[in-house]
Parts: sequence; C-alpha cells; structure tokens
Amino acid sequence: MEISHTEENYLKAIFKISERDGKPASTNAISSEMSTSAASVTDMIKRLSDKTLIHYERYRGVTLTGQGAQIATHLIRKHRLWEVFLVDKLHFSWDEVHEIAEQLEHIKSQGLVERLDEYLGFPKFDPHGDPIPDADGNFAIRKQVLLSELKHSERGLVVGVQDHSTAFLQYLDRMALVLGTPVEVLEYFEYDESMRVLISGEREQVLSKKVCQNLFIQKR
Amino acid sequence: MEISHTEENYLKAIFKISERDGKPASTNAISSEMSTSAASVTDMIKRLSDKTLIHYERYRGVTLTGQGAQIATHLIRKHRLWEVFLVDKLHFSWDEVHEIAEQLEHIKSQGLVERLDEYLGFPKFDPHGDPIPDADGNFAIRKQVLLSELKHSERGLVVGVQDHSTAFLQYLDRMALVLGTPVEVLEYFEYDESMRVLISGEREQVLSKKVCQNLFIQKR
DNA sequence: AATCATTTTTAGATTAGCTTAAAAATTTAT
DNA sequence: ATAAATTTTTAAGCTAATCTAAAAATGATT
Repeated sequence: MEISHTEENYLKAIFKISERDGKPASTNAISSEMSTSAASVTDMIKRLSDKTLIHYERYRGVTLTGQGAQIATHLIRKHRLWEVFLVDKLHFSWDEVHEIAEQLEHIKSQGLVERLDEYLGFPKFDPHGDPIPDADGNFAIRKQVLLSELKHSERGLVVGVQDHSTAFLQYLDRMALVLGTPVEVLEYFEYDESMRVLISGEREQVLSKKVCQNLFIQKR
Repeated sequence: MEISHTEENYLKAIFKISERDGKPASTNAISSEMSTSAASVTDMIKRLSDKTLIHYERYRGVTLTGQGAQIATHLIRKHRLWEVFLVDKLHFSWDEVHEIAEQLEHIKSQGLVERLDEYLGFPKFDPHGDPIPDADGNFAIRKQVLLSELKHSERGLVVGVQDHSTAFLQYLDRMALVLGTPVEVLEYFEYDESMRVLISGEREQVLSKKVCQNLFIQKR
C-alpha cells in the first residue's frame, strides 16, 4: 500500500497530538497542528480510515491503529537519527536541523535507516534530548524533571528541551546550557518564579520561569 | 519560485537527453525517459516554459535555459554526493544506491550539500566513476576510453561505467572489476569482438563485446 | 428543554500531474 | 508532390490535496 508524504505527515501529527493531550486527536487539533483547514482534515481522515491507518468516530476524534502507529514511530525514528547525523557528522547546530530532518524522514529504503543507526553508533537520544525509538518502535525512558521542579541545592544534568523553538535553542547556546551541562539550583525567587543557577560549577545565572519550565534535567 | 519534485525530475531528464543526443530533447524522448505519456510532457513543457526554465519551439524540442541548467546540474551534484555518502560511509554497494540518491537529491537546504561535500572530502567522482559537478556546475573532465577501444597490450585502470544497470554492476563485482582495477588487453578476438584481459596483473578473463563497450578505462 | 456557541462535515471549486483518444502538424517515402 | 507514417498537441476527464462558505451536529448555558 502506497502512503504519500502528506499522509505520513498527518499520521505524525495525530501521534504527536494524542501523546501530548492523552486523548484522541480532534479534527481541529489536527488542522491547527498541520496549518490546514478543518475541511481538509475531514477529507484526509476518510482516506486514512480507508487504509486502516486510523480509527475514527465522528465528533469523537482520531486514534492511530497499530499500523498507523508503526508508521508514525518509524518516521520519528528516521527524523531523530537524521538529526543526529546532521549535528554529529555535518556539524549543524541543534537549531538548524529540524526542517532538513523533516524532509529526510520521508526517504524510503529498506536498509538505509538501520545502516544510518549503526553508522551513528546506535544513539538513544537526538540532539535535543528526545528519545530515538528502536526498530521495533520502543522509546527509551529516562527519569527527567523540569528545572522548575528542582528544589534549592538540588543538582542535575541538562538532558533535553520541551520547547524546540529556534529562539529557545539559540538562547541556550548563548548561555552555554547545552545537553550534558551540570546545573545546581542556588536560589529560588518566589516573586517571579525565576532561579539563580550554578552552571557547569562555574558561572551563576538567573533563569526565568519560562526557561526553567522548558528545560529537562536528570537529577543526581 | 517554487519548483516541484516532479518539475525537477523533468529538468534532469531534459539535461540527460540533450547531453546524450547532442540536440534539443523531443517530447517523445522526454516521455520515454520519464516513463510517462507524451501528453503529460506537453503539459509540463508549458509549465516549465512559463517559469523560464526551458526554451521551447513547437516540434523542435526543448533546451534548458541558464536557470534550468543550473537546477539540473545542482541535482546531479546532490545525487552523486549522496551516492558517495551511501557507499563510503554507509557501505552500500554501488548497485544499491541509485534509487535512494534519486530521493535524496530533492532535499532542499542552503548549507546541506556543501557540508556533505566537505564531510566526504570533496570527491570529484561518484561510485560509478561519474564526475561530480562543483558548486558552480563545472564537471571535472578525465581522459577515458571504452575498453573496446584499447589495442593489444595496452594497459589502463577501470574508471567508470557507461551502463549503470544493476545487472552490469553486479557482474563487475563478481569479476572484481571495480573502479581502480588495473587491466591489460592480452588478446582481441575478431570473431565476436571479445577480449582476453589481464585483471589486476593476476587473473585472465575473456570479456564479451558488450562488457568491453560499457567499461571506461583511463589509459596509462 | 430551548438557545447559543463551537466543532465538524458537506458542497462546490481549484490546482498539479496524470491518463486515453482523437486531431493536427511535421517528416519520410513513394 | 502527394500519401503514409510519425510526432506532437488538444480535448476531456481522473485523483490527491487543497480551499471557502454554508449546513449540520454536538456541547454548553440558562
């Protein structure tokens, strides 16, 4: 069965929305995620239903079938492996790779992903700290909390971001808060929910509420 | 100006045909190259003409404009660089890479090709011995002849293939006649235009007319 | 339960790219 | 130079994916 580039993107969007919201993806949620009209989504829902890639109940929302979920996770696998390639091998920065990987994830080939995986040394996380599903679709799980959840004097490592925007990633680069950086909470300001943080055991920096709520930390 | 995947493929086909035949590409030649109907080609010719990517005179054939030629050579550059990547880094064999590169060549990004080129060490030829145009579209030229043009006792190196078919490439693998292999003509049989050849200074092999007419040799 | 607001679907159209079949233009052969 | 063969174009229509606008269904409010 042929699955188009566009259909693949819909499946990925549905996967993302159900993950995020913990419930079936509504027509509107999909149209918003895909930046398209609700009418287009209704149309596409019919096509994907016919191909048994999704399960749909009118006005109830969309869930992925086993088949659909497999395609979606495989796309995520490819996307994240290509991001690792672009950063590790071609030396792109982590804020430049999303759009390119968005195209590369649609390349179809039996052997390519597995060889790429091997070539990259079977990475478990992408350059933003997001887990890379294995060939069976299983994601590695890591104990992580938001920096905003850390208490005074708690320490940890930066392991990921919740906000993937270019603006945030570039801010983190400027602050030298890349993946693997050790952090320690020195002080919490209730007034604006900001934190004074020791970065790499070297520099102190006050980080805003918004920053703290978008940075994943592995405690230690 | 947006150029679609399909339009890019037409430009590449027109480039290939004009190169091969040394004259403007006819509607039929394009339809044959693209495995599509002549009517579709006429349709596409209108679109590409409107975008000033080709020059067309009814019943006279198609030539690429500067713009069109630039896009075509850039596609060839990307295709061949990706083939080098697949063979050198991911260890695909030379008969497996064409279809994957056919997809990869359409990836759009400012920096990607140049970084890939650098990563691969600025290769001048792809795994089949075809020249890789530089960023300005210039192809390296190499003095090469077909094996069938060599006389008795002449020697050279295998540097390329004319026939890119899987069958031929796999035959060459079996015969250990990969790129860089030294060959010497020991005997020419007028009867069927076959040749007895010394391969790598080690093994003798009789090669058919068809094989000799599809192997490029650099004399020495 | 009736009304209002929101969400979703349907209806009708558009575009890119494709098809087949027939018509027209060009080239080749007699 | 006229007929025959070939090439190319036109005509008409299909599918996937999209849109806007209107209709219908659902959910929320009083």
